[in-house]
Amino acid sequence: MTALSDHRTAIRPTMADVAAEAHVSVKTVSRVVNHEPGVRPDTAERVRAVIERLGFRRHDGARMMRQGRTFTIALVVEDLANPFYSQIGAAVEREARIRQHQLITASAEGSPTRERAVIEALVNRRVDGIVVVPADESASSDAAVEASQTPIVYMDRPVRGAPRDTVLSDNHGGIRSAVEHLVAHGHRSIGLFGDDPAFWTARQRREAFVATHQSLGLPGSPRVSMGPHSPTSVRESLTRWTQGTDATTAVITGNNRITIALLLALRDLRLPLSLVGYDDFELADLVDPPVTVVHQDPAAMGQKAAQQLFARLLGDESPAQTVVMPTRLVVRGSGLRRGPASR
Amino acid sequence: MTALSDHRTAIRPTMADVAAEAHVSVKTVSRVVNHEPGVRPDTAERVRAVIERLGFRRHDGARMMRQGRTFTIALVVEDLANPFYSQIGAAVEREARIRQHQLITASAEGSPTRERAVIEALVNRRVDGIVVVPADESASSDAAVEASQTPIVYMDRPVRGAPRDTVLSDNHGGIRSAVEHLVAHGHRSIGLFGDDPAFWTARQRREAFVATHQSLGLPGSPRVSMGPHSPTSVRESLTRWTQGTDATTAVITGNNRITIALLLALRDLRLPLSLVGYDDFELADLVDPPVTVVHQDPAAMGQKAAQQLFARLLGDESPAQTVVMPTRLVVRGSGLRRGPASR
DNA sequence: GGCAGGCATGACAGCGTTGTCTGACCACCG
DNA sequence: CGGTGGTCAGACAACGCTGTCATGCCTGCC
Repeated sequence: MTALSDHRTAIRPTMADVAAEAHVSVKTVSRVVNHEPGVRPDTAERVRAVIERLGFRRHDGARMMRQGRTFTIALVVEDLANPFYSQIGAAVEREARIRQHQLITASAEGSPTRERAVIEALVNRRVDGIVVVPADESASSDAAVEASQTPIVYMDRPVRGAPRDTVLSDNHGGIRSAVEHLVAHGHRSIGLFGDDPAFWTARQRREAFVATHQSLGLPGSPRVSMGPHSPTSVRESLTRWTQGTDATTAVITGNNRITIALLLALRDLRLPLSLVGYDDFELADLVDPPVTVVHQDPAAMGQKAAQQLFARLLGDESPAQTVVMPTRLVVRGSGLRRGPASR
Repeated sequence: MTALSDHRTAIRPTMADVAAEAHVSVKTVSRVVNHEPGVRPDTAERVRAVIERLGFRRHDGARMMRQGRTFTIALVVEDLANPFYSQIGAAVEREARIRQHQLITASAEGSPTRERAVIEALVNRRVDGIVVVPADESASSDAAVEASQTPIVYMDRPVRGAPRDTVLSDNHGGIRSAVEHLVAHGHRSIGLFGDDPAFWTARQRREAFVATHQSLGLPGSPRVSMGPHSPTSVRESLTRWTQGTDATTAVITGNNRITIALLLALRDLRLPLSLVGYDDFELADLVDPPVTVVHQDPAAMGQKAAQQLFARLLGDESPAQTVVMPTRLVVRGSGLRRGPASR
């Protein structure tokens, strides 16, 4: 009589326990907990007192199940420790939090297989939506995922197959601004150290580099070295490029890691080389000279992606949209022309 | 007759749908889905075929509810974009993933109130356990949380109240190694730039600094300037400290941000100052001279915390444990004695 | 032929909540 | 005094799954 679930009461009280204790029905407890109208103030007060006394907490799992939504979104990236992704994560989490949702983060470690498994698990949990930085261009367009109506927004890289909302960075514009900056400072022979062409973004940046090179009518054929790169591999190309009459006077590095590899290589080589790095990095202005970079805004991208996702959750049925986020050239000095005599 | 939930079938098939289609009971479908024994191979095959055809996915929410566990753990930190926390996040996620659990990450933005709200929401979700880097020393020891039997592991900072598993970094040892390193290189007048004493770790490091100062019998009273710090505030103290006969010749910076502030200040000041920074940072060896640091290993800490949490989930009932993770002095050059003539 | 014992399968309840519907009660009005 | 309408409260089912228990069938053995 005292409780519907005597032994469990000690563990974790349910609405039934509260109801029994307060001599009301379970439904009335539910109404009080959810601030629904139609409960007399004194009844509500009595229920609240019992809730307090028993330490009752609503079981959101049961609630979700009943309501068919989980108030959860997920973020799937390659590696959470990577600042690019963690900034995205922070932004997405923020958007989720202000909408009373929670965020599940998962790393796929760059493996399409793992990514598929992770997404499937998320779909099985019935997360309300997913933001994915896809491991490869075909990875997630899995039949199962397609079939599940779970809204997905892709980031940073597009995915083939059924069109989905996608948030990209303006790789082309970023590279163009870098090249133009260097040209404006008198450089004519510019090299590119790109990342592994397995990455879509790396290919994009290479294409943009070549295209800009041509559209600006720069002499010679564009010098490009695609990664993966180490300080050693960078040094090798550099020594080759800086010989002869058309010596390279400036380089663009295709991402963060390569920028660092280049800086390490430069420290030994002591070449009068100008530089624009793709991706901003924390200490860019502590290096000597401070490094001019193409700044992408991962936080803004993450925010945008989350916002797009939530629009879908709220019923937006418009056709899938691709947003290209602008980049910004942050001029710090390393892009200036430096004669051998300087410094 | 064809299905228990006709209209919903189009949306998302359930075991009941599969069962009806395969002419078996729901329980048999369950058995097949979960690879339980006791199903004839041909029956299983038939069920699998239907599952495939309908695109059935088990609803994990329902499963969790039935089983009373969510296969979910949570991580609560101040700011996911901060590398220290994101490295922890990556490590915790990894431990969770290899145990078939998922990770909910939440930022409390340094506010104890928000932290409490976040944790309460997680408890309501019945996450199986929580790793928390607490915003303050009393924050999470909330009655509600205490009452919920949810296992919690604290990281980086201890929390007053009922003892809980805690993973700390060896602040004392880290500072001591830094001071000893500087002393070994001939420094006698060493200053500390600590963070805001509101942070437990900042206070710890200050205490350790003072204690080491005394135990090594260094002359004079220890010079300490607690934060928050900016390049300006650092420069101010520096100019004061480096005058007179007992001029400070080396400083220790209490964390990452302060190290950077100091480097910025030094760039203008051009003082022959030695430095050991607390916390490693990405480009520490690209700065000139490369910065010697006390390295904490956030990934190892996160891993340890997650492992401790999972031990509890597996039924470990031993008394709460506090683990202190070692730090490591990474010598890169900035700690060496530098006369005014050098460079 | 009868029965023990094993195997394959199913019926049913229940996890904790909420949506729907029904009902009790009271006040007010013509 | 009967009818209308509003307010508060409860009964019940359902969300989709799994644990427990029951059932039916077949095999093998005495």
